[in-house]
Amino acid sequence: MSKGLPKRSENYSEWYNELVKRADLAENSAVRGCMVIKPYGYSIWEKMQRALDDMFKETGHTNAYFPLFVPKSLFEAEETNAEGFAKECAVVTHYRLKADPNNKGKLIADPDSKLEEELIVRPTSEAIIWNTYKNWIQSYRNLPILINQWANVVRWEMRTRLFLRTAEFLWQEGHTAHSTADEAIAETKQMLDVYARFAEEWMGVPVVKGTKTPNERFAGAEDTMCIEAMMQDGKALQAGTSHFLGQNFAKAFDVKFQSKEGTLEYVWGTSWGVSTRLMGALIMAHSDDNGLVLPPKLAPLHVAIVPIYKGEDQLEQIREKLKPLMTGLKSKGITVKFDDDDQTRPGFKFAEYELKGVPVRIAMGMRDFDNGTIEVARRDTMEKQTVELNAQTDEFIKSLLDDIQTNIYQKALDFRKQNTFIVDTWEDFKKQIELGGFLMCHWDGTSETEEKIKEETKATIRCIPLDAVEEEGTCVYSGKPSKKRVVFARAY
RNA sequence: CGGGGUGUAGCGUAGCCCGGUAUCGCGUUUGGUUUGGGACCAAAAGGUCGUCAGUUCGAAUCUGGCCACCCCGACCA
Repeated sequence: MSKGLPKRSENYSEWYNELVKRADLAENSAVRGCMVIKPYGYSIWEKMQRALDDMFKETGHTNAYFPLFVPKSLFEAEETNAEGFAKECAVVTHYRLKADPNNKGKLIADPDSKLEEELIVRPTSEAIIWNTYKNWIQSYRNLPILINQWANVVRWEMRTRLFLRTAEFLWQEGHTAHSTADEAIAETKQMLDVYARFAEEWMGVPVVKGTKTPNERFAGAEDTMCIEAMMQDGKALQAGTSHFLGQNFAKAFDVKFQSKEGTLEYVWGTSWGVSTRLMGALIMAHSDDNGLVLPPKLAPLHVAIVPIYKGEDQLEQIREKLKPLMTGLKSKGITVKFDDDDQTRPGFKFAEYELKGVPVRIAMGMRDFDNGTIEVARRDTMEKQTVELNAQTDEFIKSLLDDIQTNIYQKALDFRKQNTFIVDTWEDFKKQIELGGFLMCHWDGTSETEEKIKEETKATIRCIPLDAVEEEGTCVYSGKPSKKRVVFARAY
């Protein structure tokens, strides 16, 4: 492990890439555009999964699993959806290989094994799932269906970046079916709230809840809601989406139910998802030049203890002295590691735990040992303090962890506030967008204006915020009347 | 797919213009001394210089083809 990360302020994207690699989160693989998620990175993802999964269960959902492959004819069924994803689909055309007669030791796809119908590697699962739901739904008594799936999907992206955009990624996708539009809309909103709560309470990342414009809407949805987060370079990151599908998929797959009144009606649907992209959001929202900063609620390791000693005797003395504290912490559900690795020195360990974002570090050498104290360092502020070691120390650490969780959220929220601007003129818009941040502007509601702004500034409408206040205004670009401000930003 | 660039040890690199079998750092191995902020000393292992062909007594170096990857655009959770 070499010293020092690139500076965040000098080259944000290089800083990000290096951080992901050095903190042992993920690395590029031999497969173009696909990453290897390393054990440390995966353990963070597992914590995210668990928290989200619990929230899904609390809101009445259950998990199921559907196939990786979608027959092309099913994929085509919902036209808007199919067209939206067509240009980034991996397609399976053969089912076996054979020795290449012209090239010894090489294999080719056996021409005799050509599939009669090609299989699409799922970029999203609406098609295969709605085709299945058709068989599950006959009556209003079968509704609602509230299912979530944890899976991998493939979208053949041109340019990829670890966690933010990879050709294959891990995610969850919820797919629900309802008897009324109102119920489906309520579900869409409920899951958006779940995502927002997860982002803010667990990841410590404040988000703007809103609705996408038709341009940015999910292909096949009637309405797409999203949560948008601000990264430390002022760019926006879409962190999660929740779609109201209307009856689009029900019509495409002929999914009807008999109502209480005896009428035959199409089912209303929703789908919602978050992906390993959340890892990217987590990294970019909090980390600094020393490495990762993890919110305690998602940190695989909460407290690293570094003993500073000469010889086995001192190590054992320190270990014994800290045993009650470690027991106390563990009983409070706090994960602790006593790092007695003799191969690396304390300074190296300090740097390493900082790089990996461990929220709290405790050090004890003979000086502390004699004084009955420990040195406690918090990762978020890098502050160190000497604390008396007694029966209350575990409580102190617990509240410190809570404090760190609150603090990093507050810090991110303050950052977002400082980088959110009310912009009313096109001149200001062009200036401000170069500096980054969220621009709150009036927009005339047309796709044309949205596209022109994108062409000229690379900024897109991230969302129409749910809490936008009604006010009279004029579009920042066209000058036409507008009633609400929307969020413009450059995005990942 | 358009524009630019790069392939040399596990990683990062020098050498290339001006041809003579490869430099340095990190990491690794062994031994010793160390341990309150990324230790030091000593020794060692590790490279068909992306690939194929050509020029030459001789190619990492010159020429051509191919392949891969990276960056910038269009696309995107």
